[in-house]
Amino acid sequence: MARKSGSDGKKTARELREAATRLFAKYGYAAVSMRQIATEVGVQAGALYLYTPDKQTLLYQIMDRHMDDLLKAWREKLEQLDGDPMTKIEQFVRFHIRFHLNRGDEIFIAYMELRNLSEENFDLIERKRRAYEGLLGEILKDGNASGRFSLCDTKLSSYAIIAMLTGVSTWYKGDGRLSLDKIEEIYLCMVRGLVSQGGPKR
Amino acid sequence: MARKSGSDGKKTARELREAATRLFAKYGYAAVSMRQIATEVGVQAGALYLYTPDKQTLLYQIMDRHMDDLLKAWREKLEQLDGDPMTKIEQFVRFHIRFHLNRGDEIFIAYMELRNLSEENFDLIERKRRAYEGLLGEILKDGNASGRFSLCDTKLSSYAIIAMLTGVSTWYKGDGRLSLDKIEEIYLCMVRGLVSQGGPKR
DNA sequence: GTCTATAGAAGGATAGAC
DNA sequence: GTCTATCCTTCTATAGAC
Repeated sequence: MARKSGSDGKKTARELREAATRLFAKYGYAAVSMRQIATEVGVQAGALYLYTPDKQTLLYQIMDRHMDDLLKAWREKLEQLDGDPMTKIEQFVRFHIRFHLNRGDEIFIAYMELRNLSEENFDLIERKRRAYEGLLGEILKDGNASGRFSLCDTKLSSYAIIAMLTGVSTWYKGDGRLSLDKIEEIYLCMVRGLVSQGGPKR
Repeated sequence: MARKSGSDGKKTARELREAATRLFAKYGYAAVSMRQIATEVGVQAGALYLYTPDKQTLLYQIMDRHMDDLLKAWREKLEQLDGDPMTKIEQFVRFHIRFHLNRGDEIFIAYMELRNLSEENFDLIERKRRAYEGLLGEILKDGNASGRFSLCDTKLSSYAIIAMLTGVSTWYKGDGRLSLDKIEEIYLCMVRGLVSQGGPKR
């Protein structure tokens, strides 16, 4: 058939990205077929190839865009903050939780589908992941150097903080006993404990 | 061809489990074919069906066995400990890190492939996962009630602790700057901070 | 811009020989 | 206990009509 009446390339491109994100997050990249995605978008499978050269690129672009958004958003936030590491780490906690809860699918994909990236695509994404991790690492290092924090270990603290914050999206449903504000408050409390407990021995 | 000389059902069954574990962890359940597994085992694809009714059951059994091992090992360890919650939580940290580092593939599968379980298999595994989580939750509750801990939140503390400990397996390589003992020590330090920081306000 | 149709490869699982 | 052979399904990706 010819072009569907009212069809719109821009819209289809967006719907493709959204449908792929949704399905990859739910079933996993390898388990999702181009046909499934096409059905979700409301076109035939062949039409998808107008918008992506292949399935692998589709995955890569979702992850790449996510990392760019994440880095950009946090860098913008960071610029607005004064120099106090405690302020920065608190804002990081709030930022990371909220950003990730708003993009449950993307973050799930970013963490779960790394192994399904081609080698070159993996390297590109990994670089951006490390950049984000590094921004947290700098805050911790500054705070430790200035005596504002007392870390058990700089690098492992950053790993631990990211792991526990990211973990929120594995259980958060939005309908539980805790409001988002309350969750933030609790994680702030825990992170404060975590950055304040290394003794002078370390 | 007839039975291979020296072939052994028990051995093949074990090799099947091991090969599937390795491959599922590396490439993901959905991305691995029965033919790939067969090649790794050193048999033809058809022969695998002597040992598993289907691919789904293979995944389920790997995860189920892992959860049983985990629960059994921790319960045995727990029985040997005195009643002090701080002792228990410290031993939990050590146990969780070591157990998981020794079984990188299994734990990776247990966390990543939940969505590839059939609904009924998922429920069975989820129950065991919650049981393990609950054992940590009890320690935290006891410690908080007795005043030994000062938690920001009981449930979220258990989530956070499991998330940060499990996260070790995402970066640990065994050849880094840190020995396993040192890593344990650092995580003990961080977890102590985490369970000691809730103020009386909470 | 989307459709239908299909090539060509790969997948899960089974049947029957040995 | 394992092999070969194969059925049938599903997959990615492309070609060409409209």
